[in-house]
Amino acid sequence: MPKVGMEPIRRQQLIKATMAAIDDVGLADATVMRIARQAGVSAGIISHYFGGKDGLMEATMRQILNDLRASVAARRRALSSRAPRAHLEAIIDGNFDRSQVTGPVAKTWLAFWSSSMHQPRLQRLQNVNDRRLYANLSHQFCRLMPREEGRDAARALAAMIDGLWLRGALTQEGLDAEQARRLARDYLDQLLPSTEASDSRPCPPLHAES
Amino acid sequence: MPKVGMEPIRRQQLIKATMAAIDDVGLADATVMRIARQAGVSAGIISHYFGGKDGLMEATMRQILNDLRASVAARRRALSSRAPRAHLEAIIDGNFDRSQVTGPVAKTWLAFWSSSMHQPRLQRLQNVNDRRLYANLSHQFCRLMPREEGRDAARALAAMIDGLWLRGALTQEGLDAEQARRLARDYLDQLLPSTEASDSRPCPPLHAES
DNA sequence: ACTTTTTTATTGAATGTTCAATCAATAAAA
DNA sequence: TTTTATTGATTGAACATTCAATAAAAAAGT
Repeated sequence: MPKVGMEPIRRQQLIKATMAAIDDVGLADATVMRIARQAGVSAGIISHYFGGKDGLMEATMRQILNDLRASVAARRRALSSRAPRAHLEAIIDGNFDRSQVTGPVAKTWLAFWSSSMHQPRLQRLQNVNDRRLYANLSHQFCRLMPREEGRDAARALAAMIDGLWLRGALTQEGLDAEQARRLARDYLDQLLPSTEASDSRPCPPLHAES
Repeated sequence: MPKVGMEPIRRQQLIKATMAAIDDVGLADATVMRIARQAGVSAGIISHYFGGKDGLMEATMRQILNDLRASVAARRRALSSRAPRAHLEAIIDGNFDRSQVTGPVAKTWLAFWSSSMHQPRLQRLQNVNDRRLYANLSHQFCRLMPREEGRDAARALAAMIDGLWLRGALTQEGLDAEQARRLARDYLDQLLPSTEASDSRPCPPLHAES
């Protein structure tokens, strides 16, 4: 079977199989043999392409976080408005994007969050992602309110987004993306001064940077 | 050394040691030998008192959830007001109680949350706790607003509380309980109709049950 | 008061299992 | 014929659990 150029195909297969295995039996029981069987290949291939189990886990987490980042970035790029509210809504929607919310991804995300507390390489990835979410939110909020108030708003909205993920990952039915998005948007409505229009028409840019 | 009545003492020692071990090296590397060494006893004693590692893990999770429940219940019992806002504040404060927020407890809580997705006995404990938090919040909110609105408020506040825990568990410095409580209370202020006094003086009982 | 017996608590080496990683062998494609 | 891709049996380490042995304390007997 060996054709040339299998590496990217196998890597993708194995990353996907890793998420499926973690979704099925949890990180603790996601052995290399189970992952390999899920992907339809032999166990040895994992060390060949990822240098070992750790490498595969890191690659899997990296993919989830990259997908999340891309999902948010795409929605922000598509905005016709520079209004802070529009950006904040794009960040919320990106975080509850379809591709991010399927059962396997949500459970894998939580499993990695938990184990990143004691694995330096995973912790680094997690921190980069956390700080980006907070920084993005904080920057937009601070355009609309005093700095300290904006930071608190960012902390609170970040907590709510992660909390909705967390609670969604626990339920068997998986996260209700529609409901989560609605709850986060309602919260945003409460946070923002009501002086701004909330529909989707392009708004004139604001420059209220404190 | 053997005196009579060691069982409750050893059980407590081992549960505490389990949290310390999970705090140190994570659930995956919290072996029975490490936990036993941390507690200053031998490995065999764990099977003797808990029937095995699983039994110890379940007992540890049960203790964390019981402490949390007791912390909320105590604050609600101490209330002189029957006002929904007072109860909601008590629930928030109880969730960010000192005893719940120390590093070992927060990390252990998250580790169990993650592994409860695939261990039926832990999942049961988790569900009981989740439903209680939601039911308590929902009941109080529904006294102040229409039913569907109250349920959404409960879902959102529950997500924020868990999200603040989640983010607090990740940081090395541990959860900033003061800040978390403040953010959750600010959110509560935004959710509640401003017709009600927000200070701590006893308020006349409300009967706005929808 | 003092010995003996019974009960309770604890140890730690031995056991068997599970797992990740390795690598020589194999086979398809180039 | 050489290169690239893959296999799967083997190896060694780590682990939870077990259990016979030990020892302190308590109880019973003298």
